[in-house]
Amino acid sequence: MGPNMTSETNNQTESPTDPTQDPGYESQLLADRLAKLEQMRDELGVNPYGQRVDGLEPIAEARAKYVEDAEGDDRAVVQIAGRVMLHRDNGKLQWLQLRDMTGDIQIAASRKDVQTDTGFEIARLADLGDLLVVEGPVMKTRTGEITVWASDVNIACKTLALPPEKFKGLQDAELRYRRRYVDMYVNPEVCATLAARSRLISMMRSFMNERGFLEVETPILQTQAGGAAARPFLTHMNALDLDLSLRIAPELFLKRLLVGGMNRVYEIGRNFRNEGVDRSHNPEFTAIEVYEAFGNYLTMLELTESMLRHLALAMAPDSGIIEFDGQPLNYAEPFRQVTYGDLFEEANGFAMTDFDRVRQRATELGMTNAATLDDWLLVNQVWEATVEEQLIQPTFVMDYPSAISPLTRPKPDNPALCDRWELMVHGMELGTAYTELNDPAVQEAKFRQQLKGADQEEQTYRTFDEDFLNALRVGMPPAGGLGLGVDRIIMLMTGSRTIRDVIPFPFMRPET
RNA sequence: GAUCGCGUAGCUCAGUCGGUAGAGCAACGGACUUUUAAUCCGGUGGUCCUGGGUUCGAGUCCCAGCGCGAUCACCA
Repeated sequence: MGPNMTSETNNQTESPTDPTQDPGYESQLLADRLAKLEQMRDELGVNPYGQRVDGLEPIAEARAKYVEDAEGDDRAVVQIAGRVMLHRDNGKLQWLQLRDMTGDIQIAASRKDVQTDTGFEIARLADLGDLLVVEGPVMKTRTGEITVWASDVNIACKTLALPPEKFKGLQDAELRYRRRYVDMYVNPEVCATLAARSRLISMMRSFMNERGFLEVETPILQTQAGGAAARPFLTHMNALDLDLSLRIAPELFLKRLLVGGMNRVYEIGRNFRNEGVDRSHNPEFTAIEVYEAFGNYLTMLELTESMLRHLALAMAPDSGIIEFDGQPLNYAEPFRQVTYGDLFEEANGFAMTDFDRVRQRATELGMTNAATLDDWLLVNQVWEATVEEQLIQPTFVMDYPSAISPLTRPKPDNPALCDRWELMVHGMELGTAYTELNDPAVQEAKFRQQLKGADQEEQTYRTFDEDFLNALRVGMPPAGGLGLGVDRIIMLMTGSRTIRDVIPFPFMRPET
């Protein structure tokens, strides 16, 4: 096609990316593709945006249908659809490589062997990134490549975009996350990870359901966001002229369900926290919270360990060992259980209750608030600096200090500690579980204490949930409660080093 | 929010001491019926992130801003 045709095509186009509005190079490339699209319509009478196709099979299954040494009618005939990854125009013989989510396969379209009038021409005009439907027998070329020798080729959708570099693909991290739909087909491991996420979450649901837990959904729009210490996102309801928050945790509603008599509940859903973004934090993240009446933090421990082992054995059936960042993590062996205090002493050489030495150690570690901070908060700061990143294999850190666990029941024999654990894997906090507080008087005192300690800014998002206290006065059974970061579990199970890789559309600043 | 690094063609990347903007792939025209990142021939393609400054001259040096990444902080 010559320049005349190109300009004609331009004049017919009224899309927002109309090349006539911007005669740059990029729109020239777009114009070339639009011209090809019109050529399909005008010269071949083919709709470049396709139609319904029945009887398609995944490319991986089509490959599996290859029969060694089969000739002629003995060859399996398949019908597949996929995106064009490579195109080698050899004149009267067109070589294409098609990809779908299950894999790649080579296509050969020979002018002599394609049975339809338009099939060969469609193959000849194919651009990288087009979606094609191909039918034909599965055979092997003389170099041993499994190939569909096309009897028919149809266009399912013409691409107007320029595909990334065909060998190195899409590398730029920003572009990969902003144009995830390109990243997904160019880098097959992206789809594989997201598919694994889907399967893993499905397994978590089955696991919980089989244990007799009911899946529930509680409000995301809340008049006050409670259940965790975090800043919420604020929004507004016009109809009622009401300021609302997006939930930071479902905890207080799930406990209300315990009060009402649903003794085993869980929720898998999104929480929203108005905080920073890094490789293990997205502002909206998926968590699973579980409440079990007449359980405690130890029943939650057993449940958590069993569930993670179940998931790991699904990913690595032989060993239950999954590598993360170069280190094999073993989920098959019983997880280590060690107290918070023992870990502190192990790392620092003295007891965490020796507050003078804690303060001294904090100063050595260069903590600028070492002189003024509350004793237990300082203990926790030193703990996080000296212990946390050493916990590589799955480890339950038991018996947290009560002072840093505001919603937890203190241990009867040692009120400074409480029935709470945190699960650490590869230095990452995977979640926490409590023996839940069900004494309304103690809960009320803890709410007040939290408000008292909060500064001006924190005051605006710390909650005093009167209705929740009413619920506790009605009476909540003793219970174990659990919260786990689902995205982080998926990271560990799929070996993804950043949370963004396990979220289909991770948060990005808007493009300027 | 803080510090450091990065930002060059659609994509992947070079660009020396401050002296005319480069390659590969893609895209475009042509040849080819067993190719494997096909090959061969021909001709294209740039807001060097944005805005200032220094200079005879800035992709390059300086300042500010934007975006991304890493580390830290907050948090899970």
